Amino acid sequence: MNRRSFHRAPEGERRQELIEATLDCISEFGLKGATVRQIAIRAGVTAGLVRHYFESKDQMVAEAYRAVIASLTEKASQVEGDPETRLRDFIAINLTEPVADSRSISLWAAFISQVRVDPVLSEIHREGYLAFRKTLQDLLTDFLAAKGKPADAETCRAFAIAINGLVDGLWVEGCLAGDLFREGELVAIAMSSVEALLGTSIGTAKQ
Amino acid sequence: MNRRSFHRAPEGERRQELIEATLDCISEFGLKGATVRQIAIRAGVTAGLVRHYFESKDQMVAEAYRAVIASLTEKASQVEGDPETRLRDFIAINLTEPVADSRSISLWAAFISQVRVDPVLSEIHREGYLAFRKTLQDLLTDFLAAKGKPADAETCRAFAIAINGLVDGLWVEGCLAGDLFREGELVAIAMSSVEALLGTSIGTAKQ
DNA sequence: GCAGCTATTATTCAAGCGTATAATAATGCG
DNA sequence: CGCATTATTATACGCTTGAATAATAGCTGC
Repeated sequence: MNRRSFHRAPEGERRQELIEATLDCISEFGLKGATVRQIAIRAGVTAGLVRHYFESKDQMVAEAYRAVIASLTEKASQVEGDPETRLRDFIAINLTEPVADSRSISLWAAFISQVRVDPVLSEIHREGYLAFRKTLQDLLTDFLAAKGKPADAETCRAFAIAINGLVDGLWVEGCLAGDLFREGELVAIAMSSVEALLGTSIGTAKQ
Repeated sequence: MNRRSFHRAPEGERRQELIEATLDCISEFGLKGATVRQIAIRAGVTAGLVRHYFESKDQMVAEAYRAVIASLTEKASQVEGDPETRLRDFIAINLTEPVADSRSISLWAAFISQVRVDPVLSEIHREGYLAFRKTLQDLLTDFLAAKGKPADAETCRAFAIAINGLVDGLWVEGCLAGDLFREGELVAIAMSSVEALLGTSIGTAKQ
């Protein structure tokens, strides 16, 4: 009765693999299909190892949620260039892969459905949401100022709420039924909608 | 060892109670917390009864999802009056209770997270989404025509996608963090955003 | 190249899951 | 009223779950 051979993963790596495997399982099988055993199989280890890296399965799932939020907000906050370019890129990034795909929304929805149940996840969500909206609001403040438009806090807040809603809503539509839209259609609709909302060109006419 | 007394529910009623109890449990405990036993307790019956009304738990859950979709779309499609009023009501209804509350989004998210996993739920979702967007697109067609604006199919399609995104996105924001907004703020933002998008007043100036 | 440390495997456990079955209480009908 | 029907309860079954434990394989420092 020989024991399986294995190798010891370097510092922190196994932990990351387990989190990634957790997300894979949640997106493929749903939260209730993401069992400790299934996750372990996906990560190529045995189930017992989970408890060596995490206090409980719930804690691992919470950390996995942090990773999702991070990946959804991270890319959008790395935009560079002048305010107009940054605004355009912000919109485009959020409505094209890899941010906009069915895996992302499966994960997002799975966690959102638990926000009411689990206060820990609720807190993680709120932080992520506020950070995302702040990024957008700062971006809009810069943009409006550059265009010589009123950019007071209250105005920018309202625009940020509206555009955040618009982008999120289109993101959901695209993730869930991308095949119902033509290539680039959602991004184009988002761009012209934002122009209408702000009453300003954002430089998409040339395309 | 006496058996519990009970009463026989009238035609179809118990079935409805079980579906309602299923939704209660999903919104409160999440999909994996909505066990047959928990649902039965909520409905005030014993677990075995579930299989008397449904072929399986999965089938009961699928029917519960149909009920959610119906309640989300039903109210919004019952708007009446002239096109302008109907558009305004459509927006307001979707962004105020009972459509916009934390229970609704918990349910919506729980099912959305399963769309990738379960083809049955996927089909139910797609039907619901298309019906909802069609309602909105028809409404916009009427509205634009009444305003003497171009109302060709392609234009209305794009507007319907954008406004659907906007309303859905604001709905999500409001459901998840209603306390971050002032009373009526989301509706007000939605109204002025739609006016900006369509380039037309929708009669909210008087407020 | 071996001794000690610990990351990993293997096994076990009680609890909870969805479902199946049999007994029984409530109802409707003659 | 008494009997047939069936909605409902009660109990049991096999399986999966997250977690606890003990054994061990792979590294690291000496």
